[in-house]
Amino acid sequence: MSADDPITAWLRPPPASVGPKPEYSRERIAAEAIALADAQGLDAVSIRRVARGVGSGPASLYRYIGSRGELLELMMDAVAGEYDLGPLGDSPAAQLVALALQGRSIMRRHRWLPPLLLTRPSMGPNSLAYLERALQALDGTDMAGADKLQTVAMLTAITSAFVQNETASDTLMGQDGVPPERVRYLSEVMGSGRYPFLTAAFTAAPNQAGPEELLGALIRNHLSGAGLRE
Amino acid sequence: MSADDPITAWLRPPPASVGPKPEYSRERIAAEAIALADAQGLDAVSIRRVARGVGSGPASLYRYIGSRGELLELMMDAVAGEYDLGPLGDSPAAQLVALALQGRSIMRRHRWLPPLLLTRPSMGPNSLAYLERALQALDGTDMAGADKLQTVAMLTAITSAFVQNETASDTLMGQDGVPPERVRYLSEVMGSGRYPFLTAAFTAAPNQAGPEELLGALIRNHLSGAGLRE
DNA sequence: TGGTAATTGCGAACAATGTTCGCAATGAAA
DNA sequence: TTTCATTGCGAACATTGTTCGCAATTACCA
Repeated sequence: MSADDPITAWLRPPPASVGPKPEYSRERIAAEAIALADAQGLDAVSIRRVARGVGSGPASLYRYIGSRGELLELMMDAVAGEYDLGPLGDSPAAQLVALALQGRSIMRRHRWLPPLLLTRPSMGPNSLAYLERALQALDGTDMAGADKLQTVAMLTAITSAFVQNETASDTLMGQDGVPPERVRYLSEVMGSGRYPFLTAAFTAAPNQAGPEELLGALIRNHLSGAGLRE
Repeated sequence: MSADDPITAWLRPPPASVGPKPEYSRERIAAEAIALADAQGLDAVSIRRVARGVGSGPASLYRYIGSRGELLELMMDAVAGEYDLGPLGDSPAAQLVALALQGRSIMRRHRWLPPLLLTRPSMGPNSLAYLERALQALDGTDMAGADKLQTVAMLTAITSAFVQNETASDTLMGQDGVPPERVRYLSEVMGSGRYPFLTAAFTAAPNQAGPEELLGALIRNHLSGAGLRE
């Protein structure tokens, strides 16, 4: 019953044959929600605002979705369709790295995506296609089935967390030159002398490598530990 | 200004010297919020319910916290205090694995924690102590400062994601014997024949190793890729 | 052709949320 | 004793997700 469970969005009955033709569509609604989230963040995705965007009344949306959570599922799956799942490279590791890099740019296009991916499963058709493709990359390796699933899950988790850190430090310094309270707090913490290792780590030279190389190295590290090299 | 930013909770002015003595405390409020979340999930942590729990009016809480987001920060930092940061082992890797295993049991005690950790930074005193301890474990290695931070961040991200998967599959089959819609959907997907690799991975024998061994292996994998062995 | 029944769009309403405002009561400092 | 920052909080506001009931629509069937 609980309509906020993941998955319920993909179990809707086939389009009815009697009654008035639907004026809107799940695709249209999801697109509007995505546009809203891209521009103003996830919190801007309220039923009423989405409805205004598609030109309907708020209650009408519930003919297409069962709950707000279901709408978020639709959004996730829609952007999962932005993957290019064609040939990706030779070794399994190279293929998975390529997928992760694609994931990074999708997540940077849609900054609301990492928190969602880290928080709820995505099981729509596009997400399943991505998952299938990633598992295909692991075909032929001697990894056990359960480990493959684990590995792919960690792949997206690592990528999401990485992008989240990345965009967080992009925003660390406010867009105006004024340092926000976060910076004030951090320097107070580091000045206290109570956290020498933290202070040292923060004071050290920032990483030279670009973000793509960094993420690639992270993924390769993870995979090499699991027995995969390129 | 935005009072929902992380960190603002730790920049409050020192206790005033004039005026009536506070009847409540941030600790008391956080404890009540944690009890609520442990019992009924994060959504149960509403200002009004917490206030009822501590025996105050809803508006009174705003003398202690700036926003609901700040309350969540207090909760996160309070449970970060459950770490035992004493001697943990010899090699850096062994120490970090020990920390991750502690993290796992904390997260299992507080199922609302992983989504929060994956979503917002935690920078209170207890969280900083944990971070400092993890960085200390990496002292002496030839890892660059920025990489150390990255590594520790990934450590908690991996642990959180792992626990989230773990408790999700615990709950996969509903507590009653009736398979929920999720299961129906999954078998429909696998029966469709459109996802052979996915089906194979799911059909394969589940992992033999216990969750602690599994998480330990994940962490060791990650670290060994970064140049650390035990 | 006319009627039946399912389905759509949606105005109105409900319960719950986070948060702000203003005021009476408190109590340390002057 | 006066001052005044600070506390607790009732009341209110805006906004949220969601449900209900009804009129309009349209395919199917007698």
